[in-house]
Amino acid sequence: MLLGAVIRHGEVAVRISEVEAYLGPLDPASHAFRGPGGRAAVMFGPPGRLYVYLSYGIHHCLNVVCSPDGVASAVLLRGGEVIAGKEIAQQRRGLRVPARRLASGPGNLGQALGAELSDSGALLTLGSQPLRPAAELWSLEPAETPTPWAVTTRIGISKNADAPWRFIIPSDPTVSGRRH
DNA sequence: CTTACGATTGCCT
DNA sequence: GGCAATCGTAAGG
Repeated sequence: MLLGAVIRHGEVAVRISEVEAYLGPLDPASHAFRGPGGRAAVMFGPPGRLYVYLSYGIHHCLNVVCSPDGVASAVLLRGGEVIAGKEIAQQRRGLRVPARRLASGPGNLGQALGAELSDSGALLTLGSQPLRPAAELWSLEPAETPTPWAVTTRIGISKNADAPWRFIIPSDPTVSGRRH
């Protein structure tokens, strides 16, 4: 369960409020649909790694690879709340952006965390980080307590659009888009 | 080699 | 609600 978990890159940390699952050759909406030869090769690899892709030539979107080695799947991080490194995130996103929008939406979340294409394939350290985290270090800390959640269909895709594979924390103001 | 297309966002009307 | 921005991929010739 990624909802409520905290992803950290250097000094910036985000508590995840919205995710979407993408599978492999069975899911036409997935980048892994066409096999392990393309940009989504990391989705076929071992779990606990980042898959980063460039969306519309502008936005760096973050996924967590979740399936065993050899099986393709990843979870797109679509939104969350910046809980550490707010000044850095604010600087990256622009000073006019309200706090709750700093990491709301997949492109915004990637920008707040300073994700780049070269981060694709990076290993996510499990658990909390040392006091002074290395700028290039990624980590993922599971939620401490269970979180109320809801399911919806995915957003922004045309293929396999009916699959109910989007998961949100309904009460969280950092969820992007519709809440049903 | 050339062309078309997004797992999006923010600004414009 | 409409649409431009912008570039790595993937598909086509």
